[in-house]
Amino acid sequence: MFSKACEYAIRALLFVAQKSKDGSKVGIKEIAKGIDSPEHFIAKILQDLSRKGLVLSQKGPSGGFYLDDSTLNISLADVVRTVDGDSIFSGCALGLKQCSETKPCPLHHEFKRIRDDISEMLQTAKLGEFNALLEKNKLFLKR
Amino acid sequence: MFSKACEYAIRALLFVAQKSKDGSKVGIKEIAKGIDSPEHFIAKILQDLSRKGLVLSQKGPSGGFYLDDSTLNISLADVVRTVDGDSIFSGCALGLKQCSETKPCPLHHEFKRIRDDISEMLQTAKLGEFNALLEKNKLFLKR
DNA sequence: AAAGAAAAAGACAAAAAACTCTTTTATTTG
DNA sequence: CAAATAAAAGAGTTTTTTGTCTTTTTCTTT
Ligand code: FES
Ligand code: FES
Repeated sequence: MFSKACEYAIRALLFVAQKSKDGSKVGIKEIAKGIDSPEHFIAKILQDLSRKGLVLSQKGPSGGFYLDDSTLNISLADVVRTVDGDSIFSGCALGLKQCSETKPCPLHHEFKRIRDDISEMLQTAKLGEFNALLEKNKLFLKR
Repeated sequence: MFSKACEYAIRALLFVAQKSKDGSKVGIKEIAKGIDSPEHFIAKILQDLSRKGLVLSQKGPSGGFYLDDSTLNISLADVVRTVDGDSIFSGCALGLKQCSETKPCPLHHEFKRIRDDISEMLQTAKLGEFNALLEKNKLFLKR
């Protein structure tokens, strides 16, 4: 469904979101532990997301990654699009070069609905909205 | 969503299904052209599917791949499971080692519905059921 | 200003996926 | 039987994805 990089990205940002609640910043090592991902790999991914403005960062002592009110409102759809491109939002289920109504693949009509459901799920979900449930251990980012 | 191998597999089997309607067999080259896929790659994939009984084959002149009444009734779910395993049917959207109700990831509750929709779509779709629409050019397997 | 901390950058390495090429084996047909 | 045909098998290659390691830059704190 998503690439590994994208899965890590989402989990990392949700982790950062949670920790950012009280304005504090999180280091790479803590993030990697918190979401059970390879440290250097998630570092790369976050560098990318940082360059593209989906997460904020600060170097030096007491630095780290964090989100502000604006970035806490970013949708998972934005994250997915940034990391994986928009194939999941508009690509053909059977790999035709381009999904189209006029030359549909055998799964097109059924798949369209599913794809739209995925889009809506991702568009609706915002980085900041899971903090409470994560805090209460009703939701998990690893294992 | 699916691996390239799996996309090709589905398209190839639907192509073979269509051509098998009147009991004839299709060679690899015709299949590759018919679904616009790398010839040797789809050959490998079909060898696999053949070994596992999802498609029938015959060597020698006038040989090729074909489906009989029994295999025409195989579901796309079977094909996907054979090629890609069952991660799409039961895996976690965010890559947790195991999707579970008791330790759900943030997307779990929404994603479960989507995953089930996908399962149903694939379980319902049988290899033989698209022949008529493919014949009439209402459905396509390439471009 | 100096030291230390932490992200950024860059260069590799390993593994998996996608794709290619060659040889072998089985089957049909003349 | 001989020749031709077509899948099966096996052994690569290339590309992409995933993951690691080292160095550099920037910032904070003392
Ligand atoms: S053409 Fe395949 S999903 Fe639309
Ligand atoms: S735990 Fe992630 S989808 Fe079920």
